[in-house]
Amino acid sequence: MPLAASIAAHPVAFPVIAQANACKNCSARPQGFCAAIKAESLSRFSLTHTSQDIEAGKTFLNEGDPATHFFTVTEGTVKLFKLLSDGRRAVTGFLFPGDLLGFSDADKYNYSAEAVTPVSLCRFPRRQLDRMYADFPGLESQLLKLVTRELAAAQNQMVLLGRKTAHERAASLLLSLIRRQGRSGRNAGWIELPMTRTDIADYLGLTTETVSRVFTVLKGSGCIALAGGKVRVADAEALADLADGIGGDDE
Amino acid sequence: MPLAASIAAHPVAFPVIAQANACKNCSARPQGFCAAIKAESLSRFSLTHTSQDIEAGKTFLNEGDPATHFFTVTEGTVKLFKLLSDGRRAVTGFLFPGDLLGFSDADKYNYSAEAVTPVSLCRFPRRQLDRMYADFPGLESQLLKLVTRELAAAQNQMVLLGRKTAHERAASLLLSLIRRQGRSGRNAGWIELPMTRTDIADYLGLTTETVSRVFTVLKGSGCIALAGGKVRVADAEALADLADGIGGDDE
DNA sequence: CGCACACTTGAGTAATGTCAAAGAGTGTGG
DNA sequence: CCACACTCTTTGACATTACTCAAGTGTGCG
Repeated sequence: MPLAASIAAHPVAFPVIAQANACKNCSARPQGFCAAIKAESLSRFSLTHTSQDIEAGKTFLNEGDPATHFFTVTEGTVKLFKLLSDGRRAVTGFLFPGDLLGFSDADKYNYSAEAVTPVSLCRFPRRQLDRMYADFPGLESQLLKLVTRELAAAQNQMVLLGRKTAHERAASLLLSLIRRQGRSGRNAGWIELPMTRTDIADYLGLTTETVSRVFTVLKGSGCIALAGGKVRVADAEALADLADGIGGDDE
Repeated sequence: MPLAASIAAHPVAFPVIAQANACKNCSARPQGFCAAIKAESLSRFSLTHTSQDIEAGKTFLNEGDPATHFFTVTEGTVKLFKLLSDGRRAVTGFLFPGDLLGFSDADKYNYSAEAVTPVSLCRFPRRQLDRMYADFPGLESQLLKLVTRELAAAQNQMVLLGRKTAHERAASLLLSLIRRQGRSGRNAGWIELPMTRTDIADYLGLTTETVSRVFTVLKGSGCIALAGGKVRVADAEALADLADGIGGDDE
């Protein structure tokens, strides 16, 4: 349960205090860049940001807009995307709790971001970044680590998009989702697949029809099972063989 | 002229002094992460690394090897690539003087690197990184900036690979090369194209044949001229229209 | 209950890949 | 200096993967 959401739902007399407890109980903290913050600094750190809830389907960050803030995801799934002028879309990543978002070198955002599910975010003003580095030792290093890791993931995705077949792409995505949701420890085998076929297609450089057909084949060969918004990977071995070098993940 | 090369060619009595001057005269310094080093710290900074010359065609860094060092390119062109188990190759980037190379979050390199032309590098031991952060303020920030910029470039490349046509991909690459070599101020209009069609194909997610055909078309329509290892962009306007949202560059 | 919307499935097409061969550029040794 | 060998590039003919267009089938929500 996102603490941020409960705060938003129950305004309190002393919001600063409420915020001061927010980080301490945040389930996403161990993953993200907040992991760099020592326990005794947590309440102080809580004051550096505000939390924010986004409803599913809402685009809350637009490519090209001034990059005034950056975010961490504390709850839900986010997709990042870029558009070509004729409307073609590329999804550059799916984000889950703990992931960083909107951190840019330039003064504009490099991508747009949309909530796939209801999402909770922590929102940091970029202007305070230098001060945060000074106030919280290890924060800049953690940021560097996360961005470097993201870059490595992006390079894996380039291999996927440039050289893998449709089947390999799908297998890679599924394995990547397992690995990432697995570390958050969900119920056995079944993992969430909150994004639409269109989102997946835009992420894998395919069409929805092709994604659907590939999933049907994987289902038929017993590699995976699909039900509702979930997938179960029945034969991870076979899937890994298909994916070659494991998934094009992000983060 | 790479100073590193001249040092290698002329061993001196006091190599430390020779190194101490190396950075001061380095033409790549303004671009790369060495740009963070103040003039008065330069000779001290020179001692943190060694220089190294690589002959064309040599793979000097292998994906999966222990990431003991990282590098900056001071002269020449490098390609980064990743392989699938059956030999399919994806080139994830071309590097030029000033670019960073081999910086990894994990303890292994994320890609292989090969010298496209004769290359000169500066080689930094990764173990000293924390000490370097302490000794040279601003270095970590510069690193973060560069990696963030690379990530943005990687995301552009994902759009290219996932959603652009062969013609658009080629146009994007050419524009990106212009922009990057332009800032180094070469002779008017003509830019170096040191990589082979195969390298380009592996970078654009195409085959050599397709790259060749696309170049022929672009030549025929008057957009570009090809001669020897060089290209001249005659109609940057038309090329930019084709590329949509400008190039899938790195860095 | 019925309208959206997402997903699946089918039939035909198009962009790009594959296979093959010829042309162009470059370096080597006679 | 030329002939040969090698690699890179271009071009052609054909094959194939994935896309496009088009129904049709769920599935959730008002």
